[in-house]
Amino acid sequence: MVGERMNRDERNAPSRSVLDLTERQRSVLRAVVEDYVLNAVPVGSQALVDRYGLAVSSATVRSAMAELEALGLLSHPHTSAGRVPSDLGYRIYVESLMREAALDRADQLMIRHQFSQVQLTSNEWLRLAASILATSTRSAAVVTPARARRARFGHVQLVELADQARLAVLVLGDGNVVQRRLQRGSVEKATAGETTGQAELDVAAATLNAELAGLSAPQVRRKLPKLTPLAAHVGEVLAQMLEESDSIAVEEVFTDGIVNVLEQPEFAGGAKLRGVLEVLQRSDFLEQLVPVLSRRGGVTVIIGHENVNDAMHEVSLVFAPYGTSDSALGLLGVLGPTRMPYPRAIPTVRYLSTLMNELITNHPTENHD
Amino acid sequence: MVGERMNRDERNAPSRSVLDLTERQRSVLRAVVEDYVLNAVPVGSQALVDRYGLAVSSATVRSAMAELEALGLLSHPHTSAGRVPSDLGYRIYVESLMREAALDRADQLMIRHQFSQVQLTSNEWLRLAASILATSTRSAAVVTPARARRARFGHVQLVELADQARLAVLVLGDGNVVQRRLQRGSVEKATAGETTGQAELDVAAATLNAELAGLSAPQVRRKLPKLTPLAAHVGEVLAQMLEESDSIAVEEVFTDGIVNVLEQPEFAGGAKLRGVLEVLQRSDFLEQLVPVLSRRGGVTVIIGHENVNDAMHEVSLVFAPYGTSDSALGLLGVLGPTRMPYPRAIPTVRYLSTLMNELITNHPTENHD
DNA sequence: GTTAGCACTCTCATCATTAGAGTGCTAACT
DNA sequence: AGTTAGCACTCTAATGATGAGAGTGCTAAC
Repeated sequence: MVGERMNRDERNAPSRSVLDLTERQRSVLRAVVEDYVLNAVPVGSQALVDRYGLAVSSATVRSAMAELEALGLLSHPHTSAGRVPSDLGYRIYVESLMREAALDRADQLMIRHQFSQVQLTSNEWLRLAASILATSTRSAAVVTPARARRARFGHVQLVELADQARLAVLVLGDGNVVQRRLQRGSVEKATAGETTGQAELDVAAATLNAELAGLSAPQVRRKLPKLTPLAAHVGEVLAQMLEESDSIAVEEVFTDGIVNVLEQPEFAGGAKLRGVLEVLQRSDFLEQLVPVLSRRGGVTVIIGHENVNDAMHEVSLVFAPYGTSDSALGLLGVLGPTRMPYPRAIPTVRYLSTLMNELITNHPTENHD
Repeated sequence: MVGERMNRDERNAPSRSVLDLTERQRSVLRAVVEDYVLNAVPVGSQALVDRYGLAVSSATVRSAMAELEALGLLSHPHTSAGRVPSDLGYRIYVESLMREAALDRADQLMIRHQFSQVQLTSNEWLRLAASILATSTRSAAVVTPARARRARFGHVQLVELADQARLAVLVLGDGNVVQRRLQRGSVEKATAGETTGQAELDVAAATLNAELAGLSAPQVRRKLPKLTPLAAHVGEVLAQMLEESDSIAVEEVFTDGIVNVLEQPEFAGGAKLRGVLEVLQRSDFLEQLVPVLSRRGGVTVIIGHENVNDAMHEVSLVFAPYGTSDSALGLLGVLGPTRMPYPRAIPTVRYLSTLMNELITNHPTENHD
């Protein structure tokens, strides 16, 4: 009776008791997590004693497990099954049990080497980063381009194409490039029907480059009335492009290794992942993550139900921002089952984030040609 | 005995006999394919009579099925199971049995409407096309950008970024834009250490634009010796960029709806799809498809083992080229199990290919703002 | 505090059995 | 000659019984 009451008390305030686990509880929890991550099978007391050098008997481990379960760190699929870590269990593990090592020197070199073999375009970098993350952690990887939080005008070029269409190519202050076709006829409409060829476009571009350098979308808008009709018309389009660049465009997010997750037993069939992928691709999910990650800095781990988004309750995210917070900011990380190899994923994400940092600020990659 | 011998003869020359199926055989094959596509369950003679208005008994259907099996159009998972179409069976179905309708007027309008709501950037178009294909056919969709088979120089712009890095933005003859960072220090090396600012870059760009307009990569290379060191250095990079644009870059291929395929019973678990996705993403698979598709024109269907690539033996492709063959050429289509809703997929792919054609040549999309 | 011992619970693999779906063949029918 | 009913036969898939094994929780002894 008394024992029962105590259990209940502990359950009501788990976060308190969790801080002062006994050394035994700590090593049992660690072993359970690591074994379950490896084998995806609920782990029992005997197996634990066998596989990890716990110098105690299975009965002792059992009682420790029972305590951990009362604390909400482990759970029980059914009476005669082994234990499985709860989200909170993983959290404790990540927070204070995991032996996290920096990435092997060899791994680091291998990754750097791969980057050195690739062309100096940021898209290639992103794709490669996603690919490396995915294969190295056996999870799904997500990498967004580094974008300034507030896009600024850099340089514009207006080109007349063969078929009378016009193209505006806008280089942003952070070096990213966006393009947009100008609607057929709209230019003529803006200039009251005057013919506009490449010459006129060049003049307009020169004006815009002189007037708008370094400005953000609203500032560009304020300048427009002072310009010629043609320049003003194009300027409006440019302002729109700047605005759109302030948010992450879905079509520029690189993902890789989704199959890795699909092959995990907990996602067999694929139906469970559908919601996850939809959230990832269609919504502003990643965008909401940017401020959170950049505020915290370094690697952020979000485990199962810790994620506010319902669809993400059965997966964990290990993400980090990259880029300088005052100019360009991007996101990279991995997504996998809560049963994720955190000690591998975290250093990998961390290393790749610092590497991408290097690449976008100074790009010391050698080009062998 | 005689009957047995006849069967064997027919088996040796199936492609011959296949052309003159009896009307009964034709409608049985059609019904088997359509039922199997719908239910993913081997279909028996009785079920066929029940569900489709065949004015004959199940015994008659059985004998027709046996004939079709002898011809290699149907197969038998085991003795007491129903029939399943073979790759060849699907081929006959697609070739001459399927009642293929053009896309509903309503569907067409719906699709057009979606395109009209999207910004005038080709990336958005591609993403949208993939999304529409995927949801409308419940298969995986693949869309590549339209690229000239032989990229030509259009217009170059050289920009000095804040952090001393330089960016080359190259507009191709077909209106596509590619960019590349210039390696730090390489410019200085090329000009023997002279300082080069935006002014020098502008001069070089003007030279290049004047000298290289309309040229292909090898032609550009031939011009280089006549240029200043700076322009020649940049020109070499531009030539490389032109060469790379001649092939489809993996990072620009848009896919969507992979989950659709994963939810199909034949791919439960995801392991089977791994090879397929790898082929799709890492190799030059799509690129090899371009000439094939553009030669044939219109929609091409590749069913199971018809695909030369081993990994693709359990899937079907329904693809079409788009773009004008002499300027820019792209690819779009769907990938799914051989048990694919061809009568839906084919018109959808066809319609989207003509629509993308329209969009890239003249882009009549209205912009509501 | 730790452990051996033990009763108990639950899963999972195995096996036999059975119902049912579907076939192929033959003989009768039109 | 083509079609059909009838029927024996085959194979799958579902069902249920059984037993081994894994794992637990508890208790009493160390």
